[in-house]
Amino acid sequence: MTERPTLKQIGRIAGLSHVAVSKALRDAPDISAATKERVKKIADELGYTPNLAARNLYLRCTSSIGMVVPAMGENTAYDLIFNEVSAAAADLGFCVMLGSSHRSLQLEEQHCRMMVGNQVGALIVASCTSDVSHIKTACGSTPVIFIGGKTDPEEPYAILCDYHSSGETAVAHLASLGHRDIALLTYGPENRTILQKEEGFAQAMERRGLIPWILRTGHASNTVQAGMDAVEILLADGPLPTALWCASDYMAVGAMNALKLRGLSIPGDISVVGHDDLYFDLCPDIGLTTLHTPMTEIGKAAVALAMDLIHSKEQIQPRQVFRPSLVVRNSTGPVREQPYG
Amino acid sequence: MTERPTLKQIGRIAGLSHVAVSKALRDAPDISAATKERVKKIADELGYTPNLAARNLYLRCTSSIGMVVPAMGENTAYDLIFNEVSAAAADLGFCVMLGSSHRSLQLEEQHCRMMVGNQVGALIVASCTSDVSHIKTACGSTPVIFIGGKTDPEEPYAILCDYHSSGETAVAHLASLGHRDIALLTYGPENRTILQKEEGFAQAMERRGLIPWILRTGHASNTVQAGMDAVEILLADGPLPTALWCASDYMAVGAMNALKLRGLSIPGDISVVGHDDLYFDLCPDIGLTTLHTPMTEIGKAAVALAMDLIHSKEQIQPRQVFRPSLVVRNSTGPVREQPYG
DNA sequence: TTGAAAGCGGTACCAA
DNA sequence: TTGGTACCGCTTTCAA
Repeated sequence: MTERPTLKQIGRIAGLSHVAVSKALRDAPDISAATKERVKKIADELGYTPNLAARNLYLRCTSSIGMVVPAMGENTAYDLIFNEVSAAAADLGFCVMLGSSHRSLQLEEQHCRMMVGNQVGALIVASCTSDVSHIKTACGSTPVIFIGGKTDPEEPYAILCDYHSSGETAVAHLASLGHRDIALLTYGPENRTILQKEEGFAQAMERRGLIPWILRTGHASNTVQAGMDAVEILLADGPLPTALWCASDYMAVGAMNALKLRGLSIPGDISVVGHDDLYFDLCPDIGLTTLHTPMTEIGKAAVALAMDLIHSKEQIQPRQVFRPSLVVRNSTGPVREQPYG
Repeated sequence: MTERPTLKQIGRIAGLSHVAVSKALRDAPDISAATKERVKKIADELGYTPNLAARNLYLRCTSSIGMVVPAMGENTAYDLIFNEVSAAAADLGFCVMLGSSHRSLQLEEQHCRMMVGNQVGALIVASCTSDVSHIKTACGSTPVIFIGGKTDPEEPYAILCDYHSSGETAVAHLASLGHRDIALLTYGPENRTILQKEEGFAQAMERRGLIPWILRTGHASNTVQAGMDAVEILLADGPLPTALWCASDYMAVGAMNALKLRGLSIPGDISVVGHDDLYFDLCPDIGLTTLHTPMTEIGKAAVALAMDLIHSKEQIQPRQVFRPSLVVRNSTGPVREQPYG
């Protein structure tokens, strides 16, 4: 590492002790204005920055938090959450250490260990599994806030999303447009997020006396292809529903692609609702009606909770749950009189 | 911050000095095997992790690097680069501090300052401007490696991408398919990346005796909409070219959308080449032929350079330039005999 | 108004 | 084989 100026060096130049310099730079009341000015000028010229590692060591505090995610980008939305986390943390003078686990338990654990070693005050972790015992071991007494779809809602600290409510919201919107034949397209294998959506959907349908229609593709992940395949299966199976709710925007884009290739118009022939509100800018000619996941709020809440834990506040809200909200665009409309079949 | 076990605490339990404990945990040759085992067991039970801040302070070394980008996601591709940086750094036992500047010079500078204060050994910065004096001031003697489209190629340390070569590659591919009327669709305002693509394109065309045809939309950024608008302008202007090279995959997707809405087929009626190779999975029914930007290599190279700088190697390769490579998919084909008009 | 001493958690050096 | 001492850069306390 390259050498950086220290208090002692400034003191040597100013003819003062490093203590006096420290005080001067922090505007202590017991240093003369003249000295302060002189010291600050020298510090400026040398480009002095305090060594926070040393300060934190003495003060037994920290100025960084950690965040570990399966991957940035790649349809995960953690990039968007991170942007918020970064902003909120910077606002409080905190740096964020970030690690991509590449969906490996070992890397996940290694990142946690390294960050704890590097004195992060708290960790925000989106694990790639539900069993997070390896993470807890790695973090020891450093508090961990869990986010992401695999999170056990019973975790002591967690920022969650209520995908159960998404089902009710989506069905309510479509039902208000007169739809009764509504299918939910999801992907597998099952996980907490998908199950919540399916359950919320089924309950919302049944509450209205409608028959829940759920099609889960074998696709392991959230892709456009999964949406296209789901529609192909639907078409092969018989009469189409009049509306689709897709478990993700990616699937919705794929479903719309497939429907349009068959000459169906959206929302004229069939309505489509997505989930996440991530990528609607990719289909500006469509304008996907979708459920907006509040990434901004999630990021902010995670940082706020981290700060409460770091400062060991008395009143801590250890878990927070956000609900996706409906964003109506142009992919949903009134039910067509004569359904396709 | 919560309390974490220290060498001294372990020593108290083991009836040893903290010095002996330190040695035992690091397998020093002058500690008896029995003592080592005993100490390690206690450390394990307490969940001891060394305080790297303290170690680094004494050893005058570091175990983290910094990275500052305009934003994660949002079509920037920095998410993909970060994934590589994270992996390469973790491999060497380094943490990565990441900051989103949200395209603000002030935040950019603040992140650099905070990271330098937190003792990162080097910084990888994708600035949102070409004038990076504020960053250099903030970083002082900490080395900065610049990446991203705004980077001045004369920067002492930089990982660059040769977009000039992209023009030659794109034109060579299209010319080999018989295309002579080729238009480049770019967006503005002009920046180094765009200028390089335009220049490379123009030279490649002229070298083949073809007339360069460049359409730069007023759009400020890289969006699907920019591609759609560009095609509209083209259509309004008169006969279409037989092939399009788009400055980004997003624009290419937009251009293809607009062309298909007009009933044109790709590549039957018109060939389209993109740039970046980011999002082709969004159009699985098309398969965009594009120029692959080697994000993986860029991330790895940036970390490698950071390490060389941290360890002040004698032999340093201060600048590295990568060339995008052609990925042929299904959006390009032989020129159509009778061009549209 | 200034500075000497102590200590944060760790490691190197040298004496016991 | 073990531990005392000093020191990394910083801040707090207390004495000058």
